[in-house]
Amino acid sequence: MEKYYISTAIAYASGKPHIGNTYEIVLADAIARYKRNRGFDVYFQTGTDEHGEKIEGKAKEASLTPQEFVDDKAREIKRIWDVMNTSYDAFVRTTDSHHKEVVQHIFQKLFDQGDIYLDKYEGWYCTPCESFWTETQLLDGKCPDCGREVSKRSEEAYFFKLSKYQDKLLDYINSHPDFIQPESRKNEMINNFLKPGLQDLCVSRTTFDWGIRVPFNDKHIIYVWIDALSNYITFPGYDVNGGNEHFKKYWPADLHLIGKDIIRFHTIYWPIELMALGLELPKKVFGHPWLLQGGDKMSKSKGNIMYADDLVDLFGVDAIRYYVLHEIPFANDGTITYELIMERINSDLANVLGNLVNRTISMAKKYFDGRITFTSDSQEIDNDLIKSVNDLPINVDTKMDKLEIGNAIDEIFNVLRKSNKYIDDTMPWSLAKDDSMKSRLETVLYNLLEAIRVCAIEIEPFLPDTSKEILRQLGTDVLDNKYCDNNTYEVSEPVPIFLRIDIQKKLEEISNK
RNA sequence: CGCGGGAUGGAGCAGCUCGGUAGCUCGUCGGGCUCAUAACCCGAAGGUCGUUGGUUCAAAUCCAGCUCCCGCAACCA
Repeated sequence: MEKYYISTAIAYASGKPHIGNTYEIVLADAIARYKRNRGFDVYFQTGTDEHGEKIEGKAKEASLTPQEFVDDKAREIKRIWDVMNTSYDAFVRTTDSHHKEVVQHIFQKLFDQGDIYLDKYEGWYCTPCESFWTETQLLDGKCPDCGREVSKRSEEAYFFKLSKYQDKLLDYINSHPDFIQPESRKNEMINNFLKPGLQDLCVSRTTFDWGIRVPFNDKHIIYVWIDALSNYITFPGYDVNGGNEHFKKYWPADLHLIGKDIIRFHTIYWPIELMALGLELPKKVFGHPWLLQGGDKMSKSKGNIMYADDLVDLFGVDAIRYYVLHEIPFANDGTITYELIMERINSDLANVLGNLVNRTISMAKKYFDGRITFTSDSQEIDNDLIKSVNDLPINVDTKMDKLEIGNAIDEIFNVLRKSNKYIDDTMPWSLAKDDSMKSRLETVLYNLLEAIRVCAIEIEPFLPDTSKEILRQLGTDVLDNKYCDNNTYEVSEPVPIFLRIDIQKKLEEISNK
């Protein structure tokens, strides 16, 4: 069985993730489920990044030890991932002892082979803000935060020789055109970093304690680049001697799914670390766009944050999965508002999907007491529907291969729409009035049930609960994703899957909360 | 002249590689149907395709300039 290793970025365990952050795990889940359904042996890894100065500070504010603090945050993040019904195989945490040990070994190895060296980190320091700035970050030579004078400071730090590998990396990127997605991101990396030449990367800190120590110099903490990025190999089973069977089976990763804000780390620092370790590079890194609330980035200061668990309470998990998966384009940022969520639920989930299932099952129940078997009283018009059904999986494949999730979902909805039209064209209620049309009526309903069944199977990666519920109501457990002519349906009572929402009323409800 | 992406009916997008009646989803309006969740099906209105100029018999699509928006511009996770 072909393997497929997909990862999300590990979430920084400093606070509760909002719906924009949560989008990534849902997206990864949809891809992972899709691959499993297509017969791949999937390993799907997610987790939390738990070290660093910011967490150390936040823990102190909360009067907790950093470990207590991240235990709490990791629990919260995992809970939200579970609320979203995501099917990860491993939830990893960088405070894990095996991870810490392997990261130290990696650091040692890179040091021993001369890729990491000790030097001085120089920067501009703003004493009141307690922060370092680079030359280019300064505004008119002053602190960009507070506008005060800055002074030149230097501290001892370990550096990673990125420059040594830059040509090799550039070659790799050029010879693997799909490595960085979308393409505009690739251009940014090449033009902004690789072409001008890479600066060596500072990979240790002495300004805080909460992290993994440099094994041979305990004044230094291994910085996030080596610590967090290495999660993609340490948890699957890597060690500096090559790693276990699990690691050898799944590495290299097929897809690193990350936010567009951390593309640089994943397409420059991380591949170079892998090159230095003599490991293969991931096959693809996709920097997905963001979800904007209205037109704005979600932030605490704007007070416009939406959380996944609140949205699920309001609308249900599949409705929210549907919204984020369908509405966020491949390359551009998506928008989320309560109104838009409800418009989508009403027009797509309730009207097109829910109502189709409901009206079809109702007729099966009403005209045949729920029992429908294949009958061959077919007409030309049926072929068109059947062809759409049989073409669906391959059409979904085409979109999924390009990571165009929203378009893949559209393919399914096109078949659902076509099925609604098929009902109007064949007018089963009219056939039901004529006893001589009984077998024709059964054929029509059978075709509809098959169309719905295949759509339910194809929609599982995106709406897993809904898929299950549709198949339950249809009374079938046949999972062939093509039109079959040997099924028997014993449908159950029709229960609406998605109810229409009174948008005005719901908005008032929300604002009264 | 730092690099890159974008500007298409009320909203969100496709079309641009290989020029030739501007397409999809939602929304609005009208009609049909009654199996169904005031749903479903059909039809209509609505766009000088950011702007200026060029190439061409013909440009959303090719070329040049301009305007606006967005991303990136390295040690912040």
